[in-house]
This record gives sequence, structure tokens and C-alpha cells, in this order.
Amino acid sequence: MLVDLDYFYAQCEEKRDPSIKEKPVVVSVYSGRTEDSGVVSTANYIAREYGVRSGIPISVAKSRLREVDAVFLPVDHAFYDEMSEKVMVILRSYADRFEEVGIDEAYLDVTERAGRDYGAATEIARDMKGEVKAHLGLTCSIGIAPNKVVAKIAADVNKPDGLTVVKPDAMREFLNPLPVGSLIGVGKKTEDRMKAMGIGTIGDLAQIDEKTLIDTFGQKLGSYFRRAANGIDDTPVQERGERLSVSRISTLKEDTRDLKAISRLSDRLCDDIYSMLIERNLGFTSIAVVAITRDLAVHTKSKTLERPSDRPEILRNTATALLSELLDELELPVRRVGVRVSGLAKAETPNKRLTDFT
DNA sequence: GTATGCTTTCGGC
DNA sequence: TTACGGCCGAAAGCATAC
Repeated sequence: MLVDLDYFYAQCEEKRDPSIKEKPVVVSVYSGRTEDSGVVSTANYIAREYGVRSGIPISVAKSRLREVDAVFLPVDHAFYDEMSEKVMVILRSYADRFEEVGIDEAYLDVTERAGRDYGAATEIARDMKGEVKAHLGLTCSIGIAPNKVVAKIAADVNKPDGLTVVKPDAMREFLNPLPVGSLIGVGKKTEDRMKAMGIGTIGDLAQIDEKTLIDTFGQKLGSYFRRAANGIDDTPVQERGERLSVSRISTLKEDTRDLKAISRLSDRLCDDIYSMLIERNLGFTSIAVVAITRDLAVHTKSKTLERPSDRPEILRNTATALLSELLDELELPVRRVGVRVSGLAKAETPNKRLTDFT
């Protein structure tokens, strides 16, 4: 089954201050460039009635809510992380196997404790929803199905506070009428490409021969689409390992092509990443930068070191060099700058020593 | 051709 | 009409080695 906490950030804010829960609540990332620049991260269902959705500019949200007593709040990740941890402890206790997906989502394999019975699985889900509600006051939506791909879609069709069960015999009729965009992995771009091929629903997709799909979308995606559309997925529910990368991105106060201004911001991002690496005693092997230009186009450049490093100046200098190269390839001014490190490796020596002697 | 590694883009939240 | 964040993982695309 897939458990998805409803409108998570906004629901957390409603718990912190229950007086707002009868109003539209909009939680946003403010870029700091102007008073209202930034985008909506999550909105509660009252705000959604006004067309306020994740990803729209704050200014758009404000104009859609201009005649209403709405609450606009900045994101508070520390608080949501804390709530998430508490939820995950409860969810994990209901699972044979557990896989945390994001801050607000998790897959649970309950096959064994439900004795392969969908009625029993449904009872488990109800109990779990009850406990999350009683202990933390949060609602969630749950999809129960024979596999992860279908469970995810099932959780999506009935929100908030939903519980949808799709048994093996019902998979075809459940999936066929849904738009291809319901499938995980089919975003806007892929959906447009499929539409152009005359594929609108999952049922349409299920009929396309595998060769065509592989030729169009590549080996992995093509065969995944084919199987997923037919309700086939044998990927296990399993614990996720350590994080593979750490990144920071931020918006410049104003668009610029001045390397000084760009590297000033880049240095800040590097320092922030570096302090995270120190905390976890990690080195990095690969450094990538991203520059988002005035037209919101994304440009990246990366470099892999010959061996892992734990030196902050390597991080800073490499990032700036990459950004300088990237800038040479671009014509428009830069709006946002980001740095990402990957190839994370445990540093051999304890941190104290590292900073003292290397 | 296969395996492998690096860079860039895409999708989800 | 426009408006516009900050993360993460995974795969495609490409190059290279054998």
C-alpha cells in the first residue's frame, strides 16, 4: 500500500495553529527577490477551490484569493521534518517492509501480516489512519493494490482522507480510463509526447507494442510504461539507503551575468553544503552547478574529481569555475544558481583531525 | 557489442 | 497575458575501454 499525507505542509500548519483551518492556507517558498516572488509549495483544499495549486507563482495565488481571508505562510522545513518523523514511526510499525519515499509518503508491504487478504489489509489501513489521526491529528490517503505502481495511483484517486482498494481482478477496469499522466514517471513532457501519438489513457498505452515504446522512450522507460500500463510491477518495497547527493539552490537578488555576484552566491551555497558534509563526515567526488537564466531555462555543468575530496576550497573553486564556463556558453542573464555534490563517501579520518591537519 | 563512467535533463514532491 | 522554488533520484545521452 501507499500512504500519502494530505496537503502535508499546509496540514502541518493547521496543526500548529488550528485557527487557520477554516480559511485558505497557502504555504510558499519566498525567493526574497520582491515581496511576493516565489511559488506555492502546498495549499489546503479550501485554497485549491480557488485554483491555487503547487508550483504557481505566489502573485497568482494572491490574485486568485484577493477577495478572501486567506493565510499565506513561508515553508518551515524543520517543523515538517519533525512531524514527518513522528508519522513515519507509526507507519513503519504497521509494515512487514517499509519504504519512505518523500517527506510525506511511504510504501508499506503488508502482504504477510494481512495473510494476502485485501479485507485484512484494509483493516490495517483503517487502524493506521486512526492512530495517525489520534496521535498527530493528521489525515492521509491510502491506496491498496497488488503492487506499488497501482497502489500509488489508487491513493491519488480519492483524496483527502481517502482509502482506495484495487484488487487484482479489478486492475484493468481501474487503470484503463485514467489519463496517462496518472502514471508515476509520466510528467508534462512525456504526456504531451504520448498525446501526439494518440495515447491519452492508460488503456491506450497498454495496447501499444513494446518495441514502439522502447524506440520512443528508451529501453528502461519504454518497458516500464508497457508493464505499468498493464498493472505489472514487481519492484519490492524496500528501505532506501543513504542519500546520494546534496544540493542547494537560490535565487539572485537580481538577474546578472557578473561572475563576482554569481560566485558570491555560489560560495554561500557551497559553505552550506560543506557544513552538511562535515556533520555527516562525508567527502564528495562530483560537483555540479546549475544556472537558471531569465527565461527560466535550466543549464548545468559538472565535474568529477579523480578521488573524493573533503576540502571546502575545492568545492568553492570548482563550483565557481564551472559557473564561469557555463556563463560563457549562455547569453541571457542568470536568475538562479545552484550547486550539487554527489559521489558521497565516508571520510576516512574523523572530522576534527581533518579540519586540523589537511 | 557490452560494460562502465560521466554529464545533462526530466519528473516528483 | 504575465507572473516562477528548492530539493531529491533516475534515466538518457554520450564517450571510452575492451
